Amino acid sequence: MTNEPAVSASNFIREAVEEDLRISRFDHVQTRFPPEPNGYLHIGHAKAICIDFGIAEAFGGKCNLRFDDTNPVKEETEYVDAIKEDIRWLGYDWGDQELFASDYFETLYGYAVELIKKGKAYVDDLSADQIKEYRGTLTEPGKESPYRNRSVEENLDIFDRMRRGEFPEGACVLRAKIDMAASNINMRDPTMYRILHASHHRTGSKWCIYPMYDFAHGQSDSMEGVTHSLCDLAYEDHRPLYNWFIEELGIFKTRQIEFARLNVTYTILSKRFLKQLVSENLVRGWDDPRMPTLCAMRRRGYPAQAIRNFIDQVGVAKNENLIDISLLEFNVRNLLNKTASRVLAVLNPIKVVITNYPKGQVEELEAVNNPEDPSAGTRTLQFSRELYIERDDFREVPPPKYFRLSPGREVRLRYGYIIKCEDFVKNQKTGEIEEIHCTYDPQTRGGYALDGRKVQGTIHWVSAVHAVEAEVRMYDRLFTIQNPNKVEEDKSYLDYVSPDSLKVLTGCRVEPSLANVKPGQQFQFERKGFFCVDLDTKPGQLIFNLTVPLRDTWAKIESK
RNA sequence: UGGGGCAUGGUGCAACGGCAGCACACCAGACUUUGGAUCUGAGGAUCUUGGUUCGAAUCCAGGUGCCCCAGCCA
Repeated sequence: MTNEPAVSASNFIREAVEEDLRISRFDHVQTRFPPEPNGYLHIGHAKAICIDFGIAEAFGGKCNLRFDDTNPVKEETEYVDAIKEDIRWLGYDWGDQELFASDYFETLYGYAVELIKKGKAYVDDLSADQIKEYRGTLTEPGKESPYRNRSVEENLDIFDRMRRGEFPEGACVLRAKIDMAASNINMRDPTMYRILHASHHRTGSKWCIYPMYDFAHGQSDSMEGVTHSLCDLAYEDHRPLYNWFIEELGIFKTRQIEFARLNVTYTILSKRFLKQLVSENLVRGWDDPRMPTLCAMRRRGYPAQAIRNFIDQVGVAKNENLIDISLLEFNVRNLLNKTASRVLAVLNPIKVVITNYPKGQVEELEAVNNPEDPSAGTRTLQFSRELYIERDDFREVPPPKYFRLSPGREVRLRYGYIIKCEDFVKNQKTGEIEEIHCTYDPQTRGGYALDGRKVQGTIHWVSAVHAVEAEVRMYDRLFTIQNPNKVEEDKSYLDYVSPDSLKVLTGCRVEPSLANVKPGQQFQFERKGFFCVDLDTKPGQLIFNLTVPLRDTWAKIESK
């Protein structure tokens, strides 16, 4: 792999794996990433992916991609394809090990029969409600189902008929016979199979009984020779059951290790909630750049490597965590700073007329493409009498420490000239500044003050006649509070969706070198931020996404 | 009130009986033709109470707090 490793630092999982190898519990390392194809991957999955593939890679092992597709009513091929694309984009490769739990349905069925024969599983005719009732509570033991002691023959017969479709959904389930008084509720005769007369995205109508997660996951791991099954802390309570099935079946013993899932400030990483944002049109889709999904981050211009670096820095532990989104943004900036070409783009234009500049004259000026990377070369900028600058870069009454343009003051136009504001036109009704009149100093071509005079401010600009129009989509955090997962009792995370998360700017003016860019291309709009060309861009209709803004020291000063 | 898990600066992660360190964030300064980047510096943490020890974030005991578990979801 050519990418830098994610999860490079030592952590408790690496230590555990090292120990397993040292004591010869295993002589190699095999992991797996097991998504359920019922939604799109998000930044939380990225952590799991980096850990699963990263651990394998670190120990010279392999990582399988296995779709955990045991619930046909929720799963779709569309998601399978999207998930594969996202993992590949992150930079990981599962070789030919693209596997599906549904490929194991026949084997799993055989395992179930085996357990029935051992007297370790039975068909229960209790209704879902009754099973729930019989399960007991967190503090009281459950009680045994009246069907718990059916004969092996009867169980075998009914289970076979379940498979053949003789019963409607909910009529019965196959349960493991463990211990209804177990302190761990997962051990109170968990359901192994349920009846679902649903078409499966891969097996079609071949099956009408489907294994539950607990009866599918561990055995799938085992069949694949997975040595280390790394998963969410949520499955800690399931480990005894995971081990129980493997033990009773006498199959290859894998080791499950759990780690804390990722949480990020100002965002939500629950599939259910993300689905809701999409279905209620609070965002424009799964790949809306405000979403924490990988496809959204890709569309927004977050480099995959930046995400991997972020995951690496987040670390791996068992503590519940809430990572500051600024760490992700730092990584995005850090990477883009080295790679993105600089361009001049005016997001909120106001016209500047250089009154002493000859009408009709056009000069060509040289601009550096990337000060961080001399090999990126230079390009040419057109300068003329009428320009656009950023509305923010002019103040009729400049506040203290404001270095930009204001009446009587000088400012440098990047790569251009030093200009002085002589006058401005104000709409008397609205109070809006409509035009600024300046003079330029012809001795300062390129922006150099040969007389040594100090000009504090440098602003960006475009030539009015040469500039190209564009739409720019400015994104901000989707939620107004740090942790939308924890809200006041009578509130929902939906109450905290930010009304300002998307601002569409039209009539922006960008330098002409951007006229023919392609979706996905990334740039730094100087002094503004990193932007990328959106998928919606068509010939003659430029659309940019704000990837991440530049740090804005002035905004900080001004807000004080 | 059952079971499982976790407690280190604002947020994360390290330190594995021997000077509590790193990153992000925050603050101050230098530099600057991006108020970007870069550079320098500062502040700020071991949940609590006991015990073991020459020495405890680390080991032991008791408290406290937080998270997860009662799907025919994964």
